[in-house]
Amino acid sequence: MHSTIKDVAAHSGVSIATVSRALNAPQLLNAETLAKVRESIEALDFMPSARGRQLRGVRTRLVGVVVPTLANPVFAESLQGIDEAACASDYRLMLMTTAYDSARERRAIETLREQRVDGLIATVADAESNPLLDELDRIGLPYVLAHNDTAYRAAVSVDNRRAARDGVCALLQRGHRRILMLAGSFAESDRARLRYRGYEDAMLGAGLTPHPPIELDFNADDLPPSLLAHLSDPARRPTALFCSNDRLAIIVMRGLRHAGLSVPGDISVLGFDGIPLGEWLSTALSSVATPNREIGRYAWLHLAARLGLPGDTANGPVPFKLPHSVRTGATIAPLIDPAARTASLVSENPA
Amino acid sequence: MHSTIKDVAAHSGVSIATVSRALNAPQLLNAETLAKVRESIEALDFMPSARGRQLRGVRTRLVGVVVPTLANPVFAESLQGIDEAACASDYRLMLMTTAYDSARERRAIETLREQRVDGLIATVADAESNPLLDELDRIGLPYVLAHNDTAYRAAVSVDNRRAARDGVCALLQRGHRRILMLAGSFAESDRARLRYRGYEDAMLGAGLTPHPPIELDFNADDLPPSLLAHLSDPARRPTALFCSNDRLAIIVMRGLRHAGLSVPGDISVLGFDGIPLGEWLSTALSSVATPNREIGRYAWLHLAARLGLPGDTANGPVPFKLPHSVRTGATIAPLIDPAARTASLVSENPA
DNA sequence: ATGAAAGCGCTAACAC
DNA sequence: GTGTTAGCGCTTTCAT
Repeated sequence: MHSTIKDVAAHSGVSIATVSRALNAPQLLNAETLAKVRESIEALDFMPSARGRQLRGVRTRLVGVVVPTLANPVFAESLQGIDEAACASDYRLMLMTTAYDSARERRAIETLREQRVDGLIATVADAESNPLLDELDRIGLPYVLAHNDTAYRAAVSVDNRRAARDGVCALLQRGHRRILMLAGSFAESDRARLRYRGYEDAMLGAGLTPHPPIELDFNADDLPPSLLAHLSDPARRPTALFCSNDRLAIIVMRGLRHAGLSVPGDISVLGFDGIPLGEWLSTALSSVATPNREIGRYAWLHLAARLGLPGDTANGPVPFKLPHSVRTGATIAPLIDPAARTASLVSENPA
Repeated sequence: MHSTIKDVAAHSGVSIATVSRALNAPQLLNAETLAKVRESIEALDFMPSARGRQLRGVRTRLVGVVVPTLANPVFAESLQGIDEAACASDYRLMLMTTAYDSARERRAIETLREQRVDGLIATVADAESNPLLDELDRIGLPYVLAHNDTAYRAAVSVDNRRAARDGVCALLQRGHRRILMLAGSFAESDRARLRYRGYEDAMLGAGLTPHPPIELDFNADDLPPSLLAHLSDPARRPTALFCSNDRLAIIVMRGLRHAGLSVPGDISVLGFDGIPLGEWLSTALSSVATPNREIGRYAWLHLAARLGLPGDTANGPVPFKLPHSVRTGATIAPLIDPAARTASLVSENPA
C-alpha cells in the first residue's frame, strides 16, 4: 500500500541509507543524487513512516491527552490550548475521553502507554488518591494534570477554593447576605468540592453561616423542588445564587425567569468557568472566569520541561496556579432593599 | 526506559515468542508458563509497544481527525461522536486542528500520513476543489468528510441548502416577509454559502426578492453600521433575521437589545447549528439544528466500512445526508402587524 | 559522498 | 507447548 524507503531506493538506484540521508541530512548528499532521490519520492508519493522512525528513536513526539468530555467547553478550550502549544513544539496529540469514568481512565492511560507517548496531560476524576497516576510516577512516564487542583502532583489550575471565595466576596461586597450555592454532581468533581469550600470561607469570613450546597442533576425543564422551596418566600429567599459552573448558571437563570423571578432584579446569579458564550448573553453572565486555554498551554509547558524540551526560559519559572478573575456582568446587582439585609435565610454567625 | 518483550522473556526464562503468545494467544500456552510470564509482565511493568506491532501488521488502528477548531461547539460535538464510535471499534484518534488554514490542513494530513493512520475524518475549508483530498484519493488512503456538504466526495452532513430553506420557510409561514440573512465570513466556509442559497430558495419560492447577505466579522460589542442601517426605520426594517450560525445569533440578539429592540417582539431571530446552550437561554434560541454528534458517528461508520471493519449492517446502508430539524424556540414570533406585511424592504418579486 | 549491515519491539512462519 | 528466526521501515555506525 504505502511505498517504503526501499521502493524509493530501488526507483532512484541508490541505497536506503542515501534515501534516509535525503530525508534527514540532505546537506551530506551530492546535489544530483539528492535531486534524483527527491524525484523518486515525488513519483512514489513516499512519506516516511513515523512507525519505523519511532521504533529506532528515543522519542515519539506524541503527547497523550485525557479529558472527561468535549461537551464541556472548558475542556474543549484547554484542549485547544494544549494543541496550539504542543504543535508549536512539533508534537502531536493522541486524544482519549473518559466521561469521568475511572475504568475508561485506566484504559485511556494503558492505550497511551502502548502508543509510547512521550508524556501525557490529563484531567482526572480524583487527582489525589489515584493508583493510575501513582503507577505513572513509578514507571517514570511524565505527566501533568490540567484543571485538577491538588498540591500532591504536577497540576495546572486556578486555585478553585480562593476563586470561589473571591466570587462570593464580590456578592458580599454588593450587600448580599443570603447566598446559596448550587452545584452539579459533587461526586464527579473534586473541583466542585473545593469551590464549596471557597463559598464557606467567604461566608464565614463575613460572619455568616454557609448553607449546605444544593445539588442539582439537571435535565429537567424546570427548577427542582429542592431549590424552589428556597424561593417561595420573598422575605426569606436568597438574594444571590452561586453556581458551581456556567452551564448550571444559565439553566438556573432560565428556571428563575420561568418562576417569575427576574435576574438580577429579584435575584443575582454568579457562575463559574467564564465560558465565552456567557459574555454574549443579553444579560451577560457574571462568572468566576478561569483561563482555560492558558491552563492547557501551561500544562504543555510543564510537560515540555519534564521532557527536556528547549523551553522559553525568558519569563522565569512556569506557574502551576493561574490567576482567576471575577467577571461581573449584568446578572449581579447590588442589594438595595435594606430589609433584605437584616432578614435572614442563613442565620447570622455570632462569631 | 520501557521494558521490552525481551526483558520479559529473560525475566521469566522463556523465549520472546512465548511472551508474544501470552499476549496474543494465551490459550496456546501451558497454564504454568502463562502464569510465570504474566508475573514477569507485572513485575517489569511491561506494556507492549504499539510501534513494534504496527510495524509488522497491516493496520495501526489509528484514525486521523482534522477539524478547524474546537472553540466551535459544533466541532467539539462531532469530535465527541467520532470518539465514541471509533473507541467502540477499538480505534484511537489522532487530532489535528487547522483554524480553517489550508497550509495547516496540508501539514495535518502529512503528519497523519506519516503516522500511518488507517484512514481519516476531516472537515476542510474547501471540499470540492481540494488537491490534498485528490492526493488522498490517488494514494488510496480512505477518508470521510464531516460537515462538508458536497456530492463529489464521501461527506457526512446535513443538506445545508435545504436546511436553511426550511428554516426560512418557518419564518415565512409565520408571516415574515422582510427577512435578512447575516453570515460570518463567507470565505471560510462553503457551508455558509450553501445556507445563503437556501435562504434564496425560500425567498424566491415565496415570490420575494432575497436581500444580499450581510457579512459580520464580529468582535465588537455593538452591531456594525452595516446592520444598524437596516434597523433604523421601524416601518421598513426586517421583521426577522436569519443568522448563519448560533454564535452569531446570540451576539446579534444582544446587539438588538442594546439597540432597544426586543426579541421576538420587534424582531425575530433564527440561528443555525442547534448548539445545546441555545435551548437553555431564557429566551430559547430558535435554530436550524444539525445532529453534530451523529455527523461524527456516521462519518466514522462510513470510514469503518471503507476500512473493511465488521459493520453494523442490521440497519441497512449508512446515509450521508442526515436530517436537520427546525427548532422553534422563543426567539421567533408570528408577525401580527398587517402593515408590516405590505411594506417592503425587499421588493416584491413580480414572478 | 555513498553503501552495507545491525538493530529498534514485535509477530508469524516454521521447526522441534 | 515452546524455541528459532526472518522481517516490518527506518536510522545509524562503520566501511569504503
